[in-house]
Amino acid sequence: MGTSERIERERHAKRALIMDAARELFLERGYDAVTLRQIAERIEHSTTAIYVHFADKFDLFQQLVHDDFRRFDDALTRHAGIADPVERLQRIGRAYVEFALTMPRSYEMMFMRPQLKAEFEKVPPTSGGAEPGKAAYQTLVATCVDLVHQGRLRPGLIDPLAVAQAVWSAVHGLVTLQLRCEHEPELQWRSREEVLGVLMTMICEGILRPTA
Amino acid sequence: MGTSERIERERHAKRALIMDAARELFLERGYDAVTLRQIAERIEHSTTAIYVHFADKFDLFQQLVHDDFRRFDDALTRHAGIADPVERLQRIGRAYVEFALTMPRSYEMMFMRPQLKAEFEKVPPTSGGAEPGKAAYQTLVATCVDLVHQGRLRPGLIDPLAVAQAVWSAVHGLVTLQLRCEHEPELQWRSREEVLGVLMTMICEGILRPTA
DNA sequence: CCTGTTACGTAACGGTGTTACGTAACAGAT
DNA sequence: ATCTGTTACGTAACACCGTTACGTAACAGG
Repeated sequence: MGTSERIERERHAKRALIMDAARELFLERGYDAVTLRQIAERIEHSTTAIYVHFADKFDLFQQLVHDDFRRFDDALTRHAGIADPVERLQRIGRAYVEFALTMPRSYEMMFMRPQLKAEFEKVPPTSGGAEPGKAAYQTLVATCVDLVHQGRLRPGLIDPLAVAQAVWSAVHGLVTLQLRCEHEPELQWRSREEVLGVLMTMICEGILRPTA
Repeated sequence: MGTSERIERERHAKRALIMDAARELFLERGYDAVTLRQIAERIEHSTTAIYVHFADKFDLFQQLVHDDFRRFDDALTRHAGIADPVERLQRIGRAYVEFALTMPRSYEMMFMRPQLKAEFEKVPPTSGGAEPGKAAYQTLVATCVDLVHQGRLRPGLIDPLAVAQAVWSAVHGLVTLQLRCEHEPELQWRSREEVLGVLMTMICEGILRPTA
């Protein structure tokens, strides 16, 4: 009989119910400002119900971040098939920025938290085993490997990992500062397109061997 | 009689006592993990004593960050006198990275917090009026203005502010990712010198007009 | 019908930031 | 010398937080 499957389905549905409410609140107010009682009230349960499905508040939060990382992976690995590594790098970079700026609170959750301490218990949610975010990183690294192998980089740049990490740094810095500064009038922060344009120029002219 | 001055001096001393204890604890454990009762106990007072000198926990924290910003300003404006804007930019960049990596928790407090909401009440601590961090930013902007005026940048780069913001983004991204990733074995993060070297190459080759 | 498990509500615990209130110290005025 | 207003600060409380001990009702499997 399919009753155990139904139970499993209901359990999963309730878990999703909690996560949806939690996501909405976390995105709207940030981690610290959200209360388990708020989440519970929104779904008309007691806080105890949350503890049935999650170990604690941080665990619940982590599951949400985990999902965001999967979407993030999807958004970047989508361009992994582009043959020309230069164009691929540019596409990945722009996809990265677009993801971060269209889902800013998700990006904050993922990359702008004070150090997340231990997080080795992430195997259960994804059966695949590969942890989230890794695929996006591998796509970037692979692109830099191609750039090196095809001799597209300036003579001094021979370590694909160092190049990948420098590029990632630049793009990550762009979005984090953009999110924090774009509405501070005293800084006269330039538009997303302007700063991104300069940064992309900087990255490409900076690491690519001149072709002329 | 100098008694009112003595009172002022004592008041300032007690304020400093609180801030020293708080700084130590915040740097050691981070904002959320520190308790007003812990701070109070360390200096053998009750929590009420803290409220005599600071509006609330966040205000106390903010004063500390404010001081860090002054040191930050000092560290960067020190190189403002260098004549050659290219060398000046490099020195500023390296000073930025050194500050961030030698005082990582301070840097976290300053630039890696989830949005700090309203912070318009900062006039009292500094009599000067100019808010902290502004001097460092102005130094960077002025350097980019010089680069543009001296025709040292690539043809497309004509907006000094956009260039300054892109450069800041790159360096900020470097230190934040470095702080978060350098001890994650799976990423195979490269050493500070390696990634910084690639990034500095990227910045200089990326924005400077080729001299050959 | 029994029995073990599971989901979940009630009520509590210890700890948090914050504050109402009382008090003791004390500078300045009378 | 006494009064008075202000200031610093301790005590004890408040409301709220994450978390948990405990009870219970539902219910699948035997």
